[in-house]
Amino acid sequence: MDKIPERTKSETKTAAILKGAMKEFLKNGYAATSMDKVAKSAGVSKATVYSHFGDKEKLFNALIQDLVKDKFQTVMGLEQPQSLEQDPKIVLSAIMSKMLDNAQSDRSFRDFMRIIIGESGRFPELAKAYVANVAKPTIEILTKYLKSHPTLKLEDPEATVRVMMGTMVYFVMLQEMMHGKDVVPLEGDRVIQTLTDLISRN
Amino acid sequence: MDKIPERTKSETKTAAILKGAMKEFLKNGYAATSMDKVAKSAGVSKATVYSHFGDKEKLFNALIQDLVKDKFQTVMGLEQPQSLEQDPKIVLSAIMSKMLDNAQSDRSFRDFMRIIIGESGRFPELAKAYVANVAKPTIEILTKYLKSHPTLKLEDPEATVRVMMGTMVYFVMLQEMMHGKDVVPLEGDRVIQTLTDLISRN
DNA sequence: GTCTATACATCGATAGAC
DNA sequence: GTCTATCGATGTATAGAC
Repeated sequence: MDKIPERTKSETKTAAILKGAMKEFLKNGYAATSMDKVAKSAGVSKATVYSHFGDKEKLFNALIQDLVKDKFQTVMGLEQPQSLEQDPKIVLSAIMSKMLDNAQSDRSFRDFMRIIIGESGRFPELAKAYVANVAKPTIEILTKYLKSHPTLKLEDPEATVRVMMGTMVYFVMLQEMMHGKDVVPLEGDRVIQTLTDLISRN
Repeated sequence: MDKIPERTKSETKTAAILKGAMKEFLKNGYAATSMDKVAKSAGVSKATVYSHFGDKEKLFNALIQDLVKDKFQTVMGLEQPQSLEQDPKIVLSAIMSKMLDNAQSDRSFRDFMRIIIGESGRFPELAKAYVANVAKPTIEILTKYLKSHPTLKLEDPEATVRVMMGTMVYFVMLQEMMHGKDVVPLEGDRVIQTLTDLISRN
């Protein structure tokens, strides 16, 4: 019996559809992406897309949940226990530099953030999934670090983490996503430096 | 001659169309909003919408530019010369509390931010208009205050303003727009307090 | 399971009467 | 200027052959 090849074949199509859906949804958004575009981009017929995912909304949900899972893996991969002996200035600015590099080099990451925010009104469950599986773990990892470090005596580590993340997210959003680079130029290093100094009190 | 009544009538229709367009575009986004919806919501025929604005893209551009102009007025209204004698802690936390209240009470403001970000890939000029006419003036007003205050000795006021705005924007975005209130609850006052302490160094 | 062909609704945009 | 009626294109979704 060739049940295994059949299943493998099917999973290959599923993956191809998700790949095509990712390309199109991230590029055009939900409403402007047609199932024809997805099918074409995936190299399958439209009927195959429907037989695998039911309808457009289910496909979109499946794709975003997939991407959220992917970002979760990325976040968890960064939880190498931060050395508590190192100067927090160095550790913090290294973390934020990495965040910045990622966001600036990965165009599909910015498209992903755009769609999560842009569709958060019509797809609240997807935004919640992002918060629960990406933002929350990131916040917790950073909070744990700020709390456990011996020389950092912060009054409110949880709130301080929001300051850190907000600063970085807003910077990327304004400069890169909203094309503010030319209108309100600013060096990312200055923001990181300022934030680090504020938190570790020079 | 009744030229004036005619023009008035025409301007009334234009305003009605923009009002209907605002309601529909903010609710559904660009692609999911049909010209039929706009016409119905405005109480006019579809042909009238086209005769006033040419096509869908021009209507969307006109509407967003209108809203940007409106937010610009709001920002400029807040430029009452901040007293330099008052404790910056009080001034800063008052400013941020006001920002927070606005964002939390005004639902259409959050819809506006959502659409600016969500469409910033396909309508970069609109995002740029927002940055130039809303974000930039806000940044400049706050920078001017931080620079001119006698007891605040900040190394980099421009970058510090980004920290402030990023913190507030990210907080509203995560808690309200992305429905994080239940998943990652946090009191807004704690964030404001923390930020104020960091900047004015307790 | 996957395809082609197609049903049926809705889209953006316009013609023509008034 | 504003309307009704309608065009052709395109949308989601499915039927039926293989």
